[in-house]
Amino acid sequence: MAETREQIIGLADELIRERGFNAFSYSDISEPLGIRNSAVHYHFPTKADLGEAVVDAELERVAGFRRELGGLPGDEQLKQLVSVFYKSSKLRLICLMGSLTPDYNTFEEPLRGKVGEMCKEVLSWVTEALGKAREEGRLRFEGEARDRALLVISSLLSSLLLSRVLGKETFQRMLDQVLQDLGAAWRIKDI
Amino acid sequence: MAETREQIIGLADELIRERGFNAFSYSDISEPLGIRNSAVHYHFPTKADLGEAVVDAELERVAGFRRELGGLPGDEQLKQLVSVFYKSSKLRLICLMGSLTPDYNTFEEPLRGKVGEMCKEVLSWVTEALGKAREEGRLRFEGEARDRALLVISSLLSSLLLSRVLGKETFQRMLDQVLQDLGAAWRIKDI
DNA sequence: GTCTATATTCCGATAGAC
DNA sequence: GTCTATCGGAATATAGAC
Repeated sequence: MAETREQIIGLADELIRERGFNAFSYSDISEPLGIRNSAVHYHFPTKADLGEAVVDAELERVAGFRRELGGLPGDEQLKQLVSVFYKSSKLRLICLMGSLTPDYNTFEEPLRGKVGEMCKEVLSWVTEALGKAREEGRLRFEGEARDRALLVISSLLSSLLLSRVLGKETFQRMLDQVLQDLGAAWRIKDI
Repeated sequence: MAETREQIIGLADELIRERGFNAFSYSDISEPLGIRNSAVHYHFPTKADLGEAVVDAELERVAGFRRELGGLPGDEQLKQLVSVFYKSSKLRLICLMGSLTPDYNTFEEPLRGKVGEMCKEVLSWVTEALGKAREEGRLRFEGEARDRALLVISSLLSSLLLSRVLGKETFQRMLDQVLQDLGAAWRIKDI
């Protein structure tokens, strides 16, 4: 099936976010899908190839969000992004940035470059959304939009990591504080 | 040597923060130290035992900081903590929280518990320092000190992760913004 | 595209001598 | 405490049949 390829990518994405890139194996992919090790290698000759495909899929998702949501007020765009992370927190999955950047030094090109692209693309989106929201008077913050975006992304990324250890409620406590600081009109409960 | 044990712990700490717990091997430890695989196993029968020892050492370092710095103003305690992270950023090493929480699901007890202790201990310290600093009128922020501490830790942790991908200067940009938000009297350049 | 079968390498871990 | 030697297993990856 051509669909097998997509199933592999989806499962790899989940495994990376549950246990980390270096902690899952080809059998973690093949067994649940009822196929063999070698069938996975047919689609993705090396593990790095599979990693690249997972990151590419994320890049496409982000591009899709920007296309779909670009017309919304900046804080509404942020709301959608926070919503994605909120769902992850409930599943106890971390995000690809939080999973792949710690392992960055174990990767080679071109996977490293792909991880960099992904982070820059998310940063670009959040920077744009925050800048727009401030212009619209819907959010308020000091400093450059890019620096604020780094801190917002930081909170989203870390809240998933810390929620694992400190408890699920950590996500809401952290994000509600961020939203209060930004003067947002909504909170996690409104998502 | 009784010193060998400490050298192993120190090297393991560095490897965990450079490449991640699941990406280093016993030979990464034994070769640089000029000993054999089995000598490492003598000191730490399993890899999880070694992980626990690394986290225990970190717990002692944090306890030491709290003992030594407890009398200082809250923002001065924060300055010392930020200084530790600043040095890591220059070495392109992440922190143990940023390295071990993504791998948390691959650990078993008692390593999981140790990682939890470590995060809670850091959180307790930062909460105390921020609360004290606000009472002293040396920092200002909204909300509970614990929630603010979560965001400060988040910024420190994430800045090391993102610096790898976006460049070393990311640390300074993020932390200076955090310090401005807190109304701190100092910046990264003052460290 | 998926299979069987296997090559290769590496890893964590242990036994027993010194 | 460290060594030599080795075990058992798992991991990534490939060759060739179907």
